[in-house]
Amino acid sequence: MTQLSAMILAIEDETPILRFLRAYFEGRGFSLLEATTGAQGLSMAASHNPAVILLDLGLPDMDGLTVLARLREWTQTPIIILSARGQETDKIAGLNAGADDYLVKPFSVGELEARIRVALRHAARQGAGEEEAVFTSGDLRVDFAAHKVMVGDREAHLTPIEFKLLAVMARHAGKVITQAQLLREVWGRSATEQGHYVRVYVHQLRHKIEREPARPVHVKTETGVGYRLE
Amino acid sequence: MTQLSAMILAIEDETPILRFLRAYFEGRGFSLLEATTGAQGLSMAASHNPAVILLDLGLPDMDGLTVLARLREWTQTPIIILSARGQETDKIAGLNAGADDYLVKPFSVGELEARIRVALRHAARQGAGEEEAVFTSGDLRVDFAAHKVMVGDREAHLTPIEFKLLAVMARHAGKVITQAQLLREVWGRSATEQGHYVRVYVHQLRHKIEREPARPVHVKTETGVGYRLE
DNA sequence: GTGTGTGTTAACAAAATCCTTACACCGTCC
DNA sequence: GGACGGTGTAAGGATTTTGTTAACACACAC
Repeated sequence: MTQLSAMILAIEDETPILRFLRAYFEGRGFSLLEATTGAQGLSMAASHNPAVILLDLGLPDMDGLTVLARLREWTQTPIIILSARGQETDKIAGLNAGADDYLVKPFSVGELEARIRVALRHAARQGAGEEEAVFTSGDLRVDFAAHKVMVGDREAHLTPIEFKLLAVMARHAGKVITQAQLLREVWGRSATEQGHYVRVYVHQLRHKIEREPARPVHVKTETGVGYRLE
Repeated sequence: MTQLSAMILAIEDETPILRFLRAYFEGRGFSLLEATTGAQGLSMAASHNPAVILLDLGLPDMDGLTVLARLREWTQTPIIILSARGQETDKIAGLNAGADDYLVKPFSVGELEARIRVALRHAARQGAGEEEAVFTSGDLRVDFAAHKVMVGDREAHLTPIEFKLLAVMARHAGKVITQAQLLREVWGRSATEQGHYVRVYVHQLRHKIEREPARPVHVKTETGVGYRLE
């Protein structure tokens, strides 16, 4: 999904390798940031928040493991070490210091891509459960992931348009939304004339989520302006 | 923390390697389970719920990547491939098929331990996402590992596609899944047009797992949006 | 080869949703 | 009070989406 332009930060001082990485990853749905020193790498990691970090251990200004430790102080972004040193002890040290993977130069760039994808998979899985995606207000409960609306303990079945309408209002809960805005967001850019659509659907929506549709508690109307979800 | 006796499942047919692993990991805070065939590995993974799985690709009874795919149908336990084949294409295939790491034999056992620790770190960070090899809801029971579906106390025989369809929904139980998403996950990335596949199979599936297929309790449809497994 | 089970495809039926129209209501301003 | 702009209500046909069925293709086991 969002992998379409995953940002990779390469902290690497050898320009041939950088050029090589750039040639490979551009046009493959990745964008590549380059840092040639440890200090620059640290600051770019902080400012650009990349999805993955490729870290060369042989940097000119700092020890690679120090850079790693500094990064791990504040971020859990996947870090893949690229190193010329392939000794078992080097690998173990790197992995134990907080790296997620360790490739020995010269490495196959195809394998690197596969391992980056593994790292992105991990990151995606983590981030998954973070968004609550539930809106609550009084006896009204909207679960966006499940596409479910509860009124008290009774489920209200909404059609896609009704649901969208409610979702847009929920996103701006408490604020007034003009009919034009609702039209644009629910029916699309093209429909700017059909102002009455909104009235009709607000009516249906109220019938489904208000106890007394004639005296609405949730979807309030601001005459001359628009609607507001409390 | 729980690493004090992290359980490792080794699916590996070469007894010298098993002996070697056992010698190394015993007394280091790991306990080692051994399976010498793919089938045995699958069933032990389901019954013992190990923290990490080491998978040899050269098993006597099944293709290694098939074992991997079967595991990935229901579990996200870290899987580290151990293989004699070190070609780039082999590695890429394994990693893309859902493995978390790939070591080429002969490997250094110290490096393996470090990589296992990386895997455990990932799992620990995820934490909450408890995994079940069995999905239950009302009179419906889906055993992912055994590929079995029970309705009440009668077994429902599902075809591979029907099972996959159900498995995908079960993995997102309670949430709506779009037809496009189901198509992608069941039929593969290529089939994005054939929306009717889903309808036909949902129909067949309901006939097999619903008491009243015309009035489904489990597989609900959200018109205009997708389906949801309750 | 025959037969069984599965996957794929197309055609049609059924249901749900959407759009449209017509009209009632409720304030405000003249 | 009556006209007017904005809003609420109701209902039915058009359209889209989904359900259902059946025919065919293909593979595998016997």
